[in-house]
Amino acid sequence: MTIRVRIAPSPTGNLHVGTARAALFNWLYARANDGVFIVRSDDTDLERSTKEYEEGILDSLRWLGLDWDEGVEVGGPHGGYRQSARFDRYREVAEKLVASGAAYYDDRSTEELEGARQRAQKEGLHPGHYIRRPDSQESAGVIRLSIPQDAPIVFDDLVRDEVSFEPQDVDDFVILRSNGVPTYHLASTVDDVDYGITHVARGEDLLPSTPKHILLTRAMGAVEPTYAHLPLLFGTDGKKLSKRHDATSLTDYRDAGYLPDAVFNYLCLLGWSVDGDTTIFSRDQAAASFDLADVSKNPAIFDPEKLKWMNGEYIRSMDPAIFQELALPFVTKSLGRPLTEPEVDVFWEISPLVQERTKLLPEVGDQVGFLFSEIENYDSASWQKVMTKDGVPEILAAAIARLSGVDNWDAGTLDSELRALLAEMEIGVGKGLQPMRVAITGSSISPPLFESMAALGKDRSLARLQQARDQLPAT
RNA sequence: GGUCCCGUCGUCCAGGGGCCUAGGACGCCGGCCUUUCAAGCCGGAAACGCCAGUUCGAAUCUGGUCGGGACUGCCA
Repeated sequence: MTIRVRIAPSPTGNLHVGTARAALFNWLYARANDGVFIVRSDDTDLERSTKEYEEGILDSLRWLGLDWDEGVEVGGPHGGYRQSARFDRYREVAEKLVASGAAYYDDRSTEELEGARQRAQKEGLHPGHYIRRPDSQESAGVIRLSIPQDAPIVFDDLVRDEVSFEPQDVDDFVILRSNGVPTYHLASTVDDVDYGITHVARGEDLLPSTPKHILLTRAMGAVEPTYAHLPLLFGTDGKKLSKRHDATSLTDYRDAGYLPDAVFNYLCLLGWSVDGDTTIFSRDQAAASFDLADVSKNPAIFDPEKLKWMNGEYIRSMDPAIFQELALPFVTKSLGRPLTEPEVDVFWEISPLVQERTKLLPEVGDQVGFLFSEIENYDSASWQKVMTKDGVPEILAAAIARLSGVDNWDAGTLDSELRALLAEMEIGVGKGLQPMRVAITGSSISPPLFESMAALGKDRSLARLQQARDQLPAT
């Protein structure tokens, strides 16, 4: 039997990291088992769903490196894979269920139901008890599924093992609203049946809805899929990932300069691992050993620090040419203008050194900014720490004098010239070079000095040494 | 309140009766390297929630307890 799995985002916002991880696990499971991965759009909420969100979500999925065999935009044997186009089908199912006696119309008011609920609670009855088939029935109102009370609902969850619910704890839930619009439970279940979904891997928040979905599926005369309820993702505060405190959408991470490979790798680690030792791995490696049954049961806290570290790992192991291509837009952004042709060459020259010390792409702009714009303000902490020391004016003046005569303006020559100079002056290399670094780059933290000067060029380097010298008191 | 789920370093993951004086990763601390910052290398602190029980032996099995979470809509 071919494994068929799906991810069914609602296009009411950007792709949430929790949904992204669920998508990733489904994709992995399909790829690990030569299965079919389906993307469908759960857009039953006509008010909040938009085409833009749908496109954004699909873009995010593709950005993550996921591809789908059937679904929205790629098509397949089941049409467009959008729930909004299938309302007739859902209504048809709901009415069939009424005809077969598995479901019923209910036109009681919410107040009426609320009163029943409170009375039931007072009597210590199970919450599910308060909503049951009324005696008199009109073909109006909502349609509810009637929960058979004869046996517990038991299922083998791939990650939770055996889970069971008592029927009296499940209420007769609404499947079709009074306005004819299906609820999530109906639409999702009908789609899973119609599309031949074999495994449903989704967030643990849906575990309490699972008995409803199973009963609905059985009422339709079908066999329920195998379920796998994934542990939830929390923010660093130990609470559910919230838009208020955390970056929750994948686009946030893309814009912040994270690499899709790193995000993919990191998300895999939240609830799963290749083995006890491997931390960095590719999509293929993950797909080769992935199994839903190996997913952990406990919720995971999303740790941005570790993601950042991992992003640095991926940046460092990246082909330098690709790094430049990816980093360039961030340089442009931080500079506020595009680089000129010669400037791009300069960037090329320095970029391997920047690559080693970058964790997030936008940092590149800060690191190379000194090459493309003049220094107007020195980093104040750096100036304070380095430039106010005794002997700094002399060091700068001596460096200017010495370097004026240098013709081969490359890192190697600068290295030997400046070391020789500092030796003559009997000044430590560390102490002597730092003032020049601040003069050249504006900060005590920068790419390597000699390479930076080489990239800047002789005239501009000397001018900057002079500029800094001029801001220091004369001696 | 009710139903259900979960409980190994601060965090993620490994370990599923003896191989555990509990392993790896991030972070943290210290050192080396070094022109700064990173990176790299070396080292360190750091956890089986608690109580019983089963057993020759429990992080691993059972019960209880405590803690955390999800759900409890004509949202999805």
